[in-house]
Amino acid sequence: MPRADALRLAIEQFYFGYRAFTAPPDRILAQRGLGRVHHRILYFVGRNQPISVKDLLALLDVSKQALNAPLRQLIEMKLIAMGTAEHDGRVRQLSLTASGSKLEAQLSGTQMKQLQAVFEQAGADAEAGWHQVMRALAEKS
Amino acid sequence: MPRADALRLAIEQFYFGYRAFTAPPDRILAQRGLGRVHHRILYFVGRNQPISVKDLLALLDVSKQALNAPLRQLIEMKLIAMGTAEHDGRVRQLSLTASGSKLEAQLSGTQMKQLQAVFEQAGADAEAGWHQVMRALAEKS
DNA sequence: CTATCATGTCAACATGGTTGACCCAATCCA
DNA sequence: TGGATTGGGTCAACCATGTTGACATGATAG
Repeated sequence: MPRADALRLAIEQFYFGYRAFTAPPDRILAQRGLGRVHHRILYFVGRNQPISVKDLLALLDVSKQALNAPLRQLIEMKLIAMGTAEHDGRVRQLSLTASGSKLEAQLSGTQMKQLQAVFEQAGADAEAGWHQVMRALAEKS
Repeated sequence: MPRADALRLAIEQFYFGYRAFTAPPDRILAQRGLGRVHHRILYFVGRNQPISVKDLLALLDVSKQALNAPLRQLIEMKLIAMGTAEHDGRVRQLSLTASGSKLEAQLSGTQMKQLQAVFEQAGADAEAGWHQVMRALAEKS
């Protein structure tokens, strides 16, 4: 197979792979009337607990106006708690509540299961290669 | 590293990797007032030339109303040509025009370059592994 | 005391998607 | 032949997600 064809195939696999990867959590979220944004917020808050609004914005790479509505929604649903930092009364500390953790675990859980299944099927070498490629890709941005 | 942490890391890498992957074509498209939809249309028409509207819809997995506007736009811009099938007067045959091919090549080209760079850096084994994982993932959908 | 910072909020807008309803023309089939 | 199905197109209402610009407020830094 010519090099160009292999690369074209890679584009396609990337597209379909990502689509398959994001579908299951989307379905769970839809049942609660939430969207992919909410998932990203829950995820990043969970992994960077506690995190300031500013830092969260930088991670998500969206405007504060875009973050505001869904974040407020998550706070009202008691999935995320918002406190104030001790060292600086301006910055907010976002963290997951118990039920927020639970939902986040459920969402990420389906993706982890999915990845576990394909990694197992593909083998440890393939898994290591996948990681290498993804890391290199993310770093170039 | 515990298994769960490795899988969580994979989720994150997938997200950032995909984001980095889609950013360059998005920038090119934005200059022409086009979006990611247009790219997907150009790509799938290019790879399945000639393709019927119905088949394109199935590939993109969107409603026909969602496809209509951007497709019409691409036809008006003479990037895509629409003919009628000989064997069945109902079905349309979509294909890329010369300038459509050129744009598509430019868009996919940036992605291919990007992939080529990371594959080269990561090595042939990593590349093969990446493909294996992505294929397995896409098949499960 | 003033400037800067972190955050919040309002408004206007663009894009990309949905469902539902309805239309036409071509083809299939009984 | 005539009715049902199929491929395609279009209108309308709606929703989610994002943008930029402008402005407000309270806390901190110099």
